[in-house]
Amino acid sequence: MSQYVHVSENEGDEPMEIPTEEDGTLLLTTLSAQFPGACGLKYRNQETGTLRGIRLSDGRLYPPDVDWGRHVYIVVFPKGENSKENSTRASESSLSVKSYRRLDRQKCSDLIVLGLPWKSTEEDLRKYFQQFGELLMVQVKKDPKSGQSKGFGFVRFADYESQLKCMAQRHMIDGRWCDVRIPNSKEGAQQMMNRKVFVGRCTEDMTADDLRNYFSKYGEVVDVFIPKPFRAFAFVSFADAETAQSLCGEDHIIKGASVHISGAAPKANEKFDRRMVPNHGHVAYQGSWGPGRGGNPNPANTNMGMNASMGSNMGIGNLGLNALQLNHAMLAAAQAVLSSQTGWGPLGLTHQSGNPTTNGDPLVVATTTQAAPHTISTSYAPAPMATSNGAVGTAGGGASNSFLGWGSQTAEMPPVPHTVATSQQVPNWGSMPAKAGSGWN
DNA sequence: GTTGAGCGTT
Repeated sequence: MSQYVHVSENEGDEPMEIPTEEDGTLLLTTLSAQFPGACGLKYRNQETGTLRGIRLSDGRLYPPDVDWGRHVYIVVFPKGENSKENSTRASESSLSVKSYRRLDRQKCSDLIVLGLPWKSTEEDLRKYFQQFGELLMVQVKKDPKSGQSKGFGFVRFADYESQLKCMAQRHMIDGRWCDVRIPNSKEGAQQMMNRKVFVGRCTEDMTADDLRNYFSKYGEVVDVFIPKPFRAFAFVSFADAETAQSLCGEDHIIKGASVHISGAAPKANEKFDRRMVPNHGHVAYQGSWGPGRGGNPNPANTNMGMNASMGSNMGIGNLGLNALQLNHAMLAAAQAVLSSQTGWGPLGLTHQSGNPTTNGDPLVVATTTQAAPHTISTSYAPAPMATSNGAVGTAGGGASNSFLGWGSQTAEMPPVPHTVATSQQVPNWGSMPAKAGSGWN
């Protein structure tokens, strides 16, 4: 029952015949054996003239009809990874050059390989993973006594492109499906490499297109989100974190208005919260450099363990510390962690050196001298961004009642045991809701 | 000598 499917890397290229399985499906691994890095298939639908994607489930590609027919299928690569076209595109467009270079400069991190067969050796892994690119390291974790594999290992590629390709798919290794992920130990760094920025002091006449056009000169913009109704801020997501980080702390003039750019805070996320602010999983954003006027209702970067660990001693809250400096420090720290050069250093968790209180949490220092810009009856921070990671421009954010929509609060509120009177002092920006989510938008 | 979600003796 197995048949051959005609596949080419680009439309119009000479097709190659790829064998299907007995059940008529095509294994992604079979495909990627011939087209390394492939993550899917598409073909041009002759009736409509449009491209049609092929269903992929559990590493199997399914025929579009009863069988694969006589279409010539085109290999799909992870976004921006079509190797042949990259060179031409890169020379044609300065934008591509920019993002391609940046992609190149991104550092690799170790990747954990989960689900390895007990019998797989490091040589097996190397043989398999070298299809994605040059390998700098391969490890299979073993019990030191027995030498028996623990069923997982680590790999590290030389090039970030290889890493992206590798992570874009599952892997059949010695008869088992394996997953390749960024290790948990690197998660913090990943999160700090946020690609989204918060744009404050927006005016109502700024459209998503305006923002996209404006920010495109700094790097590829992949998303713009403007909450509706108007709330005087927006989120802009770049293709790479470095661009986003480089803009943080800056003021820019857009349509005659001065906007302020800062790092976008993550959606409240237990994993992140516990990791970064050991406070029983409750978030206690204290708005240390909470916005004066026109500031940031989304307390980005204020809780990277900094206020908890250093706030009171260093007076961060009142120094008006330039966000740019902070972000450079964070960027450095994030990259250091990603490349295994160091641990968290001074940004680290604070259990050793913090100010333990009766329940062992570090004291979260509230900056109470900030004037509350507006007095709104609702106490807790609304998290303007907890609504949607929505589509460009006009995703209907979950805005709602209250002034500028910041008064609403849907998630359950954490007790925030050691936060000093913030609900009164900083009524709207003092904390974030504990809303389950996938982390950064 | 077994096992099948996870997270790295250096």
